[in-house]
Amino acid sequence: MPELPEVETVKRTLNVLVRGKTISNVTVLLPRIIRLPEEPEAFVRLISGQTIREVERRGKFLRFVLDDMVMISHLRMEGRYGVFSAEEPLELHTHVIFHFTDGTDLRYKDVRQFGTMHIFRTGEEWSLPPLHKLGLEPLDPAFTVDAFMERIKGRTTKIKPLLLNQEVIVGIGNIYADEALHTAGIHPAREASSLDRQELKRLHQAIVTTLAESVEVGGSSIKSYVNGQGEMGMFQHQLKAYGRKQEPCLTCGTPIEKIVLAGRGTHYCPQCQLCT
DNA sequence: AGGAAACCTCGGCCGC
DNA sequence: TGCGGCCGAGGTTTCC
Repeated sequence: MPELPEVETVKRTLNVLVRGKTISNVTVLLPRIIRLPEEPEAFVRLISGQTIREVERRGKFLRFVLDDMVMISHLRMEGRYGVFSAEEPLELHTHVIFHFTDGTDLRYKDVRQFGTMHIFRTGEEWSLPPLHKLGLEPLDPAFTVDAFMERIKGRTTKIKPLLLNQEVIVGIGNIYADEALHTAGIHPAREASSLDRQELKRLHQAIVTTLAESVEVGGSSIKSYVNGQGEMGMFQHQLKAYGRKQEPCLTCGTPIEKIVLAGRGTHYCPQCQLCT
């Protein structure tokens, strides 16, 4: 499901809903979700009694800052958080429940069971998986054209798979990769190192504006995505390439094509995004 | 370095 | 119209 704009939206929502709440206990219904510590009992013990001080985001990861621990949570494809009264019946596919002292729950739901949670002592998370090798944060001022070029220089892979590589730049997934490349007028299968400075500048700009505009409207709601308050994002109505197979390009009217690139469905305009 | 498979379940689509 | 089966889905890791 969620790429940078969706995770950013979830982060903002969680800060409204659970910041300041104290965890009294945790119920782990699907141990596979908990990756660190290895024993779910240890996870429960470490986190019980801690207060959520802040929820932050790094790439597509949520970072729950507690008293002296942090919990790193990745939603993968379909993970979702929701706040409920403790008496409400559990929805299907609820895997982890954080019980608060005020009688409410933060519940993690994930149909495909791909999501992950890690706990670290505050500060130790940056030098260990899964955060230790993350790339540039695209909405950070440090994401300049030069920094972007530096990361891309000499890479022989195709530009779309490179945009999806979280060690290069974080937060871009299949939707926003297709959107940014369409906006920049660059074919997704172009060899990364073949892009000239002007093209890289356009792509850099397209990445920043696409992600920022989506954050502005609460992300994209495709399939079941909703934020922690059950609200839908609106950016899906502004998509120009993703999911528009055979529909006319909004720029030139040519039907959008869908191909498979590095195993991912890839949408592009064969007229606006030439391969050379 | 880069591609493919694997991790899961569900929903959509095709064909009988 | 109804149902079984195949395919693909927004991510990441691991294994060639």
